[in-house]
Amino acid sequence: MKVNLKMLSESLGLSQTTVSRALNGYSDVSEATRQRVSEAAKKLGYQPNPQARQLATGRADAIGIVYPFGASDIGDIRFGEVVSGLTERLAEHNIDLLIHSSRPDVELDTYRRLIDGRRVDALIVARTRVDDPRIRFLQERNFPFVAYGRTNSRLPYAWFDFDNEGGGRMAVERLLALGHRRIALIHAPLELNFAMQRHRGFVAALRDAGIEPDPELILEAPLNRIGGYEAVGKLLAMKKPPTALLVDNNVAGVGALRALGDNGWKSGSGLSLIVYDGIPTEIPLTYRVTGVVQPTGEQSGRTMADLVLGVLAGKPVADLHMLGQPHIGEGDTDGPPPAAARRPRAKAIG
Amino acid sequence: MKVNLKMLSESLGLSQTTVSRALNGYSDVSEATRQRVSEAAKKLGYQPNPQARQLATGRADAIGIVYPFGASDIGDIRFGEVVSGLTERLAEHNIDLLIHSSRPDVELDTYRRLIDGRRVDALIVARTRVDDPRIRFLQERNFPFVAYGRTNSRLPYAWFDFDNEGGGRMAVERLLALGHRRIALIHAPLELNFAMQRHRGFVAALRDAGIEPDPELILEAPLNRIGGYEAVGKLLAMKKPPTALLVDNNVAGVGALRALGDNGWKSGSGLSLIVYDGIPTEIPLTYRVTGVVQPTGEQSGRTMADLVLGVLAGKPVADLHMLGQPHIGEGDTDGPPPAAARRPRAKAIG
DNA sequence: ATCGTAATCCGAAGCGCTTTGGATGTAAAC
DNA sequence: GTTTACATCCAAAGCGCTTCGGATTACGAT
Repeated sequence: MKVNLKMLSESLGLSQTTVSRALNGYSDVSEATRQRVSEAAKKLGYQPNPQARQLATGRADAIGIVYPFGASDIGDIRFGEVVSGLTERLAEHNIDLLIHSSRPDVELDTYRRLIDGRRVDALIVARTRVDDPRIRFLQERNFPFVAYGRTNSRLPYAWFDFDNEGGGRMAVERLLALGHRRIALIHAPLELNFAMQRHRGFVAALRDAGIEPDPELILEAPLNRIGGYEAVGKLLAMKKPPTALLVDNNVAGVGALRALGDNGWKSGSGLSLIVYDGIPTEIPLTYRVTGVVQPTGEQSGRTMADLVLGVLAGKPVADLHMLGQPHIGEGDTDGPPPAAARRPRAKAIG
Repeated sequence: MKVNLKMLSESLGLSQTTVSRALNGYSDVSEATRQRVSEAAKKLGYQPNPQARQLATGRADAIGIVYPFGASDIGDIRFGEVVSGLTERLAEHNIDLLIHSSRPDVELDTYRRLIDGRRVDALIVARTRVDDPRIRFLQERNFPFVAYGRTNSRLPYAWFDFDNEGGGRMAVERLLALGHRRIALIHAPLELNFAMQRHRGFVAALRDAGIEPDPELILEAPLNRIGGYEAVGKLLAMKKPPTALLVDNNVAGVGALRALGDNGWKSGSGLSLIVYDGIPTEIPLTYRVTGVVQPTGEQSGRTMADLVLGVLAGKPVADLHMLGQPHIGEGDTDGPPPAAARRPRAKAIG
């Protein structure tokens, strides 16, 4: 038989009010009583009924995340990790994580249902776009949220993002230092937040080095393997192909790798390759792909949880920002351009 | 201003009772009234307060899934897909999905909290083990759940699983048909449900063909890349190595692939390789690995949702079983043994 | 007319918690 | 001795919904 507040308070000879306040740490209950109460609660195995509490307080003690439906590209590998980090931190505050998935065309309906249905106290917006209707929607409704990735909104909001521009720069600077001058970029559609930023970093780094980016070497490719595969085909077919290539995401990166392989490319020779986000270490290659790597999903999840808690605590969203710093993940696929001396590279294991 | 039942009913000149019953499809309200009510509800944007409803009904309208904390192996790739399928189907029934992650050592505490806290109506137990304390725990408490993978429990319970034994057989039978006789198996620890079953299928298929399995060719390897890598090392070091190899999971499979590569192995020559679950197509190889493939995560998710709904509807759990059938995913890494004629194979693209 | 039945509708009592607005007692302050 | 100020505690009113147990009406059956 489930024990409730009433039973607990009767067994103690106290009022529900006092027991409730004792359990919730109010100051108008004596230390002695508090002790008695919490001992009795533990002994009887009292667990407050969350629905009742939520009804009374108006909170949901849950936050939601709507995940793009059927997104099955490689980015999802991180999803489980992010969820781990999120729930771990949120659980400490007794907050649940509700997951919904939704096809993009009914996404806003899903948001509406969650908000109007008061099922969650806040939302996490994943996979933001440069101009994101979800952000606008939530801002209009004045509903608390944290964006996983920035957008072009000028209104303040809480976000977690990676320094994509810095990452783009970083990759280019490394290639420049190796002696490359003809560096190509394969990027996802620029309406995607990360693609835009990485593109910006790429261009800026070149300009800073006094090199005007060659439009021919900057190719947009759909965010899938085929995209990367075909873009590499175009690059290799050029009269004067690039000596280095940055692919701005690992989905297209995988396709790019395959295209390179099909064209007899070997790691450490010819074209240098850097793939943003790297190719997951789970992938079996006898070499490692040089990449721009970011904090793990779990770290990101925990950070996002902190941001959400901040939003719920009513902190000004303009202050709730977090920027993850990427760094270069050493690999075997970059080196000096073919003309220059070839730097010997060890074969990777594991 | 949020509109509630009271406001809605007053605006209609009806009682809350009637409005509530109209909205919930009871038969003791006339069709005409039902119409009026639902129109008014839509017009006023009425959304029932889930917490209040849950308090009144005693349901939580949510099911939970506890995910092993920090599990970052390749199996997670499917996690997002399963969640997609689950939430899609559950949303049709207005049921939320709560996700928690938990370290294995406090796993049962997490379960306890979810159950005692009445936060969920049912649970999904992921990654079952052959002897799974979570299953026992839930059975003792008589709490509704669906297991994702069978265990050795003799009490009835609802489960979703793949025909791992059949899959194991399938792989072996294919290799036998190609002419192999010395077939090796690298398997995960047998306390894991799937490993046990696949192992059983492997052995059975050999015996059915009149071949007594050679214990030397059956290696247990930890469920990680290193495990696969090292196991292959052992096999190749044998005086008389096998001509074919089945790896029972793609995590070790990835390590195995790398070990083979490091030893100068090429797809389509020498040792034949089949990896259970296949190597994800995202992985960039210029060949495809032959695999035993299973239904997608989304399909699995939807199926599990149906099982959960069945459990919640009170159907006898002994009838709530679903067995997903695997099949061979054609690839380039298997062929006749070296002694026999080598079958030519096309190079894979994309 | 009276009764039985079916079709509709509703009052009121919860569900288990939080919180407002005191009540009570006690000790320090005047 | 009377105030004042705390420190503790509590009764009761919700929070917004569901549902039990009738009430009411209409109508063909008796």
